[in-house]
Amino acid sequence: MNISAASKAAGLPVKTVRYYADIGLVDAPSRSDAGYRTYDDVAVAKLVFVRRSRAFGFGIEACRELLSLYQDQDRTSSEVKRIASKRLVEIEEKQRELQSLHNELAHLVTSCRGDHMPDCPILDYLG
Amino acid sequence: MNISAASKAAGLPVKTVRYYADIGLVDAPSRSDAGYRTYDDVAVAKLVFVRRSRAFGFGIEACRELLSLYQDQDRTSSEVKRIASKRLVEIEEKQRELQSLHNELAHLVTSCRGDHMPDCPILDYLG
DNA sequence: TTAATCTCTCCAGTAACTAGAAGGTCAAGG
DNA sequence: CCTTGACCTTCTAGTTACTGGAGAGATTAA
Repeated sequence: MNISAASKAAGLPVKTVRYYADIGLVDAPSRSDAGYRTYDDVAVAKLVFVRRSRAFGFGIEACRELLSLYQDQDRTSSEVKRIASKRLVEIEEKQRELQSLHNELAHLVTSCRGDHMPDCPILDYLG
Repeated sequence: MNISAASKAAGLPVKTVRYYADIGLVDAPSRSDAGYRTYDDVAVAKLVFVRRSRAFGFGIEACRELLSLYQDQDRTSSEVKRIASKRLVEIEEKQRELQSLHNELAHLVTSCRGDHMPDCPILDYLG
């Protein structure tokens, strides 16, 4: 499999596939005589794993740990759970933050008449 | 006022105050004989305006527009409301995204026993 | 053969700062 | 007067996770 086939199979852009190997998140692929990267199903599976992890918002370093645990027969599920719980807390933190922003901004937007006059509670609040 | 006094008054790091002038978000401050930046209350008020706008998650370009409207006597509140509504939609989009992530991840975390065994539904899901 | 499509590497840019280095300035204390 | 420490300056580079593009080589189909 060349890189474009692997990228389609993994659901990631070609550039991203190269990038993940550049930073050592996944193994550097073997090369053809011409220097083309070649991928097998195992390599693609790891890329998919990373894509799904990233979709949960895990950072690259967390993906590195997760991928490492994934391939480690001697792992414990508590290690995985710790990483995932950490991410869950981050998500909850972000949710609270957004909720508070939403409340305030929605209130301001509602109270702004949005007409041709310059008076605006949004600007009043910011200034 | 030198930059550190202005930064305290505005509630922004010194580096950020310099940065905002560098990118032209706020006016370049006047300079003392020694080349020190000097700020007055008007300049600080604009910095505060930007800080509050940024706290709502408005990007630098949106802050630029808002600040410009703030200083424009001939503005209409509809212009302001349009920008704020756009941000509100972004926030709501992000909220939905986080909610969906949270649902999925919370479910996985709950179903993971988190013990010394390698079996883990989180890794099963990612792989 | 030729044109289209891959692929390669390397450099630069994104958002919004932040850190740090090297060096000039200012105010207070001795 | 001198020094010390806090402050200020500019400049470069790093952060996160990619993304875009240039220039050049490889492969494939017609």
